[in-house]
Amino acid sequence: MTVEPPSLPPRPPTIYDVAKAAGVAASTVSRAFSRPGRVNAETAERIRTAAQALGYRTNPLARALPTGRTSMIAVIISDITNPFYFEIIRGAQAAAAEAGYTMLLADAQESDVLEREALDRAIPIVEGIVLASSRMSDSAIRMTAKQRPMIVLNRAVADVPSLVTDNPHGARQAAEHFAGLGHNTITYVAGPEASWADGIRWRSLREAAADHGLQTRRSGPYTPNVAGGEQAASDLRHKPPSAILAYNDQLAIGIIRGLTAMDIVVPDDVSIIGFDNILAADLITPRLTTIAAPLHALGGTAVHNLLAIINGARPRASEPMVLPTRLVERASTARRPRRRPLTRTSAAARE
Amino acid sequence: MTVEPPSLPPRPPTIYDVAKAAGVAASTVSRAFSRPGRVNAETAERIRTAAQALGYRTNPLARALPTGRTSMIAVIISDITNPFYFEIIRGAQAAAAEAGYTMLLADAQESDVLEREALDRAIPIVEGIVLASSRMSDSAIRMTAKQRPMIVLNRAVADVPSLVTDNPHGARQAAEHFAGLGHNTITYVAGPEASWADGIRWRSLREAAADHGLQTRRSGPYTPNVAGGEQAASDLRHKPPSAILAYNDQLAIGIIRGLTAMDIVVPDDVSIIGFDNILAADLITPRLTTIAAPLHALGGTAVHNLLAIINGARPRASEPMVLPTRLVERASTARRPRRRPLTRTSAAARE
DNA sequence: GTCCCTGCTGCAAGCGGTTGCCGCTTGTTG
DNA sequence: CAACAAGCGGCAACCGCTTGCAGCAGGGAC
Repeated sequence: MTVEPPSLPPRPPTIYDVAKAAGVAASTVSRAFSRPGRVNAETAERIRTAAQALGYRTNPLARALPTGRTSMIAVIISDITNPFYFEIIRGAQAAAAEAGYTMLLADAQESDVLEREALDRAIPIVEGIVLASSRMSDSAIRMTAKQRPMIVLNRAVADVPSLVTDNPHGARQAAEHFAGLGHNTITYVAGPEASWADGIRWRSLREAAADHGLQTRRSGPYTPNVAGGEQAASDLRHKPPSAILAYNDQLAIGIIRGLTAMDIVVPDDVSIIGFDNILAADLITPRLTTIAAPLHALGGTAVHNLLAIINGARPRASEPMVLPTRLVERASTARRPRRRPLTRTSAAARE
Repeated sequence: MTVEPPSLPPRPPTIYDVAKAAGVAASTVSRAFSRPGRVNAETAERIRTAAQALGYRTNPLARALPTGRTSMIAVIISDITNPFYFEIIRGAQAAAAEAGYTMLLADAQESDVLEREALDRAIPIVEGIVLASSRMSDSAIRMTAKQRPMIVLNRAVADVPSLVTDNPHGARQAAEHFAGLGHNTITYVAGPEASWADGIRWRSLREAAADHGLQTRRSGPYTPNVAGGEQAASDLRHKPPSAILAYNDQLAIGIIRGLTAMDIVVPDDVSIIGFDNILAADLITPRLTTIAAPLHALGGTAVHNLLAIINGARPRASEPMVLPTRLVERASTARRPRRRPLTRTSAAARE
């Protein structure tokens, strides 16, 4: 009779432990869990009971090795501090969790190098990828899309399934809103030149404005955050336009803050519309009128479609999927002032 | 001579492919990568070259199976839409990436059930866990902490390594700031009762206030978001206090909005301080004075320490680690008005 | 009663790495 | 020159689960 060594680290039970307890072979245990109906009902029941008693949980790593099914997807984001993504992330997370998938989040910090690294780390362990606002080239994206099912967010890449918001329609809504308020010139404050969304927003605005007989100007590019907006406000100070459409809400918020600091009143002197409807748009004073993107749905739809592709659906890679926009009217837009909007000096003189 | 079937899915190369190419055994290839020095320098070089040529990348799944080292950690967050976490996430992500670890983010959506599920899904595949503002019981946390290295954030749990901000000091800073502005009563607007941070903030405020001869009141609990703050403002409308310390910035922002809507002026009539210094604190009008938590460092430190524990460091589970707070003075606090702050009706009468 | 088919279970070979142990080469030592 | 140690590479057994294939028993058909 030998003394059992104390089983130091109680390793989690495996299918073999369950098999022994239930008096069957390991393969039967495996099938009992992954192939319902393939195993006799009462045998299955016996196995299930034994597993329960032992606290068995199937090891996803071990399962993944032979099958490749890791039940994980990656969501890669160009800049996780951008509030634009918060709801997207949540929508994605919810959709993934519902399907029993685990989400791997990676932040590229606006660097294509870091993006590549994150991608390389993720690819071997995930079944699919959501690439949000990638900073990589189209061809690099197409390349990696060959290795794993992928959905590109906020960008249209030929031959890769893409999901975007209806930027043209959004820009048109903004133009119409401004037109309805009597403005006759719209200044577009641009975001990063590398941004696909920036390009399409500007082009669409021009077309829509022309249709309504409005002029357009363009200012920028600016880094799309609050500081960038303050910079833009400063640049525009000598000749503040009456109507501004900003590349995104952060920029718009920065512009409002910059103008306010110069005693230029929004919306009395200058009307501003942003893009995206991030949370802070509703917190700033005055509350920001904006073109809302269905952020939660964007994340959810991306993951949903990705999972569909993983499960064998034929992706529609030719045309990007488009989600609708909505004009959220708040307090940063008003009728065009009769006189030209005030410059800093005339505003100061008014006091 | 047989016709090779077209190798349909070009499976990624394995150590066996590399071994064949380099003319060595697979085990040598394995060692060449994971055990530097164990293999002859030029052999290693040859292997490295062959691997390079084939585009070999070691499969983390396969590596993880025998070793258990997955190079992944999980970060589980009670509510990912809470802006409080944004910088924490980023700090955590950065620290993880730097150490070559992949971060798995999960949102518990304020539900202990979902938190458990996320945990159960994560545990088998990660080497460690950061649990932020858990909604589970202390004993449940201790239980899971036995299964994997773990760090608890924003909460002190006995016997589990914890990381918190210096709430007592923060509350004291707020009390002193109010005292210096001539206020003699501080109203604390409370967050969720289940919140560990809420309890300690309130207790610390009371002590600090007593030390400066100030009175304290307490209002709440409220759900800690903007809507909750607006509710609080509404509840306080009949007798607005002169100084308010809110459980967190979101609540403070809601209070400011609520009061402003009632024509009560912040900071002229009421001074407000928040907690956390989230991004929006700097966006609202007036800009919010707040007790800043080092959010980025919080996330970074948590991951850093977690990795240390994973690598064999003895965790200090007895006392929670504490990160300092800082008073960020902005525009939501001012000297106490001579008369009692205006109620809604008197404010209306003033016009 | 024999044969075949069907339904269920077990065997064993992987999936792609890791690692304890053994054996072969060298170089060193007495 | 024999004995020995150190350095290096290979063999083979895992890690926990999946799955093609084979074996076996029971039921129905002939």
